[in-house]
Amino acid sequence: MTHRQASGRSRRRDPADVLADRLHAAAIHLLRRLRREDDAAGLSAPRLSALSVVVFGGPITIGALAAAEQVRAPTMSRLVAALEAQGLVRRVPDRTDHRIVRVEATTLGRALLQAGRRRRVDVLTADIRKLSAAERRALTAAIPLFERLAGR
Amino acid sequence: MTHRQASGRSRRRDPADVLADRLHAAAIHLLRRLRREDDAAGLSAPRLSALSVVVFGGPITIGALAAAEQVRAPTMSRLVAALEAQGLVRRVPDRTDHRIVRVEATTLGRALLQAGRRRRVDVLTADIRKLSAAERRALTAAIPLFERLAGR
DNA sequence: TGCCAATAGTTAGCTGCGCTAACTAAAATA
DNA sequence: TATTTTAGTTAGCGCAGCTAACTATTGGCA
Repeated sequence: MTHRQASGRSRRRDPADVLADRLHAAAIHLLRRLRREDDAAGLSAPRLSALSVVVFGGPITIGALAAAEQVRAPTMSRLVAALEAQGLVRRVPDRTDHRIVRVEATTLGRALLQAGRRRRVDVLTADIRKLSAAERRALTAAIPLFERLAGR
Repeated sequence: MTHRQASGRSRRRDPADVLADRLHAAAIHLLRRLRREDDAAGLSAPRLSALSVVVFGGPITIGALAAAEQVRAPTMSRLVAALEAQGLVRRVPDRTDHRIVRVEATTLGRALLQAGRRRRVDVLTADIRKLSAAERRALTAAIPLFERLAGR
């Protein structure tokens, strides 16, 4: 702080900084908007996200899942427990290394992922459809960058 | 489910849907990545975001603040209480309508907003600086769209 | 004028999700 | 064989969302 930059041309120092800031704010508001769509199904954002990794990332250990979701092991352990209680995933012990547990999706899990994601994302999809072709191109071009900034 | 679409042309039905999906996932991961940067300052994402609205949106009622942050009144009431306890905002009663309370930032609040945002967003800023000029242009072009999808 | 409905905000109490610390069990290693 | 390392769980904390129910004030209206 203190370099408040009294009157320079740009008032906010750095274009990259402005970009980061707006991205940050937009991400917060986007998720808050979507959060309300999914409570009906009992599939919160973290559960949906984890389930998605399990469905598409095959049987996966708790540790790897935690890393993929950028969360600590105990957090993922509890998320998996919740998903298991809902019948969406099952734990499969490793045959040779008995410390390891792999998580895989049940048929119900796969089904609910589609349904939950649909409900949650439909509102977004609808808005995206309203974009012009050029706008949609711009959004498409930026998504990989956005993903990279998100740390994958 | 089941319409896993064995071999059709597109495999995933709708381009807008794919876009929505990736945007959703990226937003989740972006925020999780950033969340870890701010705990040091005791300024969580929701507090930082609310404080930002107060700083830039002038004195504002709790209700308007809740609406701006897409949150219910009790949630915002508590967020404001926390910010007040930290000395970052103060409540100003309305002179004529005694039901209304307006929230405004303190000097400390303004200072901490800059510092907190800086810490939180710096990691993003650094990555954005690494982008090529073309990539940065693409990101810049997409931000307004992203904001629109976020509901403002 | 005096009552009642509407509005602004708070309090109480619940759930979920993030964390660290501390534990158990199994495997790898010295 | 004894020790260390690794995988995962349990316990317990704080924060942030919500609804329901409450207080206080305002505004309308009979």
